[in-house]
Amino acid sequence: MSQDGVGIDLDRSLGYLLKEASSALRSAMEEVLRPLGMNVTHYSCLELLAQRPGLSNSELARGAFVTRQSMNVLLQALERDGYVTRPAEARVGKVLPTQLTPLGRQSLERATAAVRAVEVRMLAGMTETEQSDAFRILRSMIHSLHDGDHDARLAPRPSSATGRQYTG
Amino acid sequence: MSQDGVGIDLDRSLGYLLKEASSALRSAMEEVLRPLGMNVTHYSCLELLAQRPGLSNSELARGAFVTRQSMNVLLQALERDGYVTRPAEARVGKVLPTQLTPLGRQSLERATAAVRAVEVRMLAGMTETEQSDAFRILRSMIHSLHDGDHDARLAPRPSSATGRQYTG
DNA sequence: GAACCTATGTCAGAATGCTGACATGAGTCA
DNA sequence: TGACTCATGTCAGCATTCTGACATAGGTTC
Repeated sequence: MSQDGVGIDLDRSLGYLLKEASSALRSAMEEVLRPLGMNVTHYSCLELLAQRPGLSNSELARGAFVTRQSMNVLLQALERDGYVTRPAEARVGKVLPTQLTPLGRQSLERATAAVRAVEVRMLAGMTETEQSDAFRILRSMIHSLHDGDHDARLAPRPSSATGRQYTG
Repeated sequence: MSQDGVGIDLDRSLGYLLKEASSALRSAMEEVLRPLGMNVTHYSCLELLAQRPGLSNSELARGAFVTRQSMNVLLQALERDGYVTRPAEARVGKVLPTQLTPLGRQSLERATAAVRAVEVRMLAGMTETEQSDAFRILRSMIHSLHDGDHDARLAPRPSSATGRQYTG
């Protein structure tokens, strides 16, 4: 189990544990979303639009932690199936603000309930203090990781940026 | 930003923050591993083998949080390129214990250094107490999520299981 | 031994997300 | 105005991972 000091001890690595937690959360979410015909990215997109109507494709991509190319494929499907609408032409620049349709809002409702249950389950057994500790600690990790980007720019960083949006 | 109480407030959701942190960590790792011709799963596989020589395909899959089918594809490539070896036939059952070759070990060394730097960067600014808090809290989340599996079995759960290994 | 269940390795096909690339619109600066 | 930079939307191709399915090995129970 433990090792000779050469590698990274996975049993003691916070990075590994973070990945494990995230994997468990994703599995749990996929499990409850599948019966609703959604995956996590799909749900994230709808939830983002419910809270911030008019987000653009690129903004949604950053919020869902995928590339804008991936989000574009998803948005085209959601638009085709009537869950969201986008203007045919941009009013300013190239940005196409996206809106949830009533159908999309209705679809989101059930998904939100399912996801909320998963999140409640995840937080079971944690005190208020632990939850706020978790919040602060995760924020610290994110901040530190972004700070050290090798190709860091001095440009203002959009909220919830991951760096991935620069790859496309 | 905030909303009317209907959805999940992403700005206050620990699940969303967990996903953001994991995404940031993955991005940072991919960034340093790409110049070495590796991705995160690739690296995880080698690191697991360094610490627990002789792991089977399925065990590696669980440890790297992918399906055994995905790990199988990766192992075939690693074997073809001379990073790992597997016996042609199983000595017992169908399990094929995998071993790192000297080439694989050498390849892993540089990757480990790169990944270690990322992890150190992630933990920058966190006290010892915060790190042990983070450890305990993440473990709690993982435990709670697994406990609530809808298709939970009473079978002994392998260490670091995610539930995903049951999908194939 | 037979029935049953679980786990494993593997093949095949599909879904999902990524990288690369291009054109375009807006802002900055000289 | 023109050059430059940056962000956006989008197309095309590729990489990775997943789901579904099958045969098989080991263990358990009767």
